[in-house]
Amino acid sequence: MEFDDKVPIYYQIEQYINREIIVGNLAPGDQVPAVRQLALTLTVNVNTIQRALAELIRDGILVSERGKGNFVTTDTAVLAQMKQRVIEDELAETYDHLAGLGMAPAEMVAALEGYIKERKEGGSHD
Amino acid sequence: MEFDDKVPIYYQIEQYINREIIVGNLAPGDQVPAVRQLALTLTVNVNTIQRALAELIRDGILVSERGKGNFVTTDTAVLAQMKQRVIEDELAETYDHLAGLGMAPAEMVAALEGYIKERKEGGSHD
DNA sequence: ACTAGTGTTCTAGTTTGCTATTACACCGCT
DNA sequence: AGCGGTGTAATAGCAAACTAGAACACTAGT
Repeated sequence: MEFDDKVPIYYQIEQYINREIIVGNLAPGDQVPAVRQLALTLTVNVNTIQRALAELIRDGILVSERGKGNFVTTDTAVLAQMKQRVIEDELAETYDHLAGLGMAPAEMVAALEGYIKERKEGGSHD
Repeated sequence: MEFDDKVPIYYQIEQYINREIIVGNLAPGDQVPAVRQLALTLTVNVNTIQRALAELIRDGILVSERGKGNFVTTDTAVLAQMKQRVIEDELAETYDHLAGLGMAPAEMVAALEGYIKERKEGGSHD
């Protein structure tokens, strides 16, 4: 996995797990890959995995069972809330950044539409 | 100024200066506040300011004149390019994050519109 | 010359994120 | 009891980001 070296890896892993849950690659009750396995596939240290999971466990997204593994909570309310929070945070960040650039809300939407269009046509985006 | 402790301060200052230029608070040829002054107003060390400015100077956004100050370049082409890059980077980041959440382009636009609407009505957003 | 304002550089020290490695604790199966 | 899977914890070491503080270099005005 590729990491942005401007933000802590443990934080990016948190978001990664959240995404896997939201997209459905990890369903409620599913076991998360073992910490040592995650460390291998993400090519980071076990401690870093642990740190990321610790936050998710604290938030109730994951449930840890010693000797067995880490599992996605079956509390769908918590998961739904997480999903909403993740999306809203993303939109809020975009909004704030663009507003900081002096853009009006309508312009933001137009800019995003334009970007999507460009991206479809040009295709020359990384 | 408030900083996100998840990303390096010097990087956030870079973006801050870029924003000041884009919005027009800093016009081409304008002198940027003195490094010691910036350090005070942003409550950060001079070295950190220096590091942020160094990158902007390297990119040609700012021009440094020893003994006089740092100035916004008068090369409007460079500034225009910077503005475009900043905006595009922002949109690209949003796009990638939302795509990673399984969202289709049309949904992204809808989500942003929805967020803006919520924000206008509710008003209870930090 | 002096002074005040500016950018520049350097050293030392702290904190944080990450790695490597080891050890420990628990579960389930045989 | 033993073994192999799992999570958990602790130590030590490294590098990056930031701070504090001092010193240096240049410019402009007196």
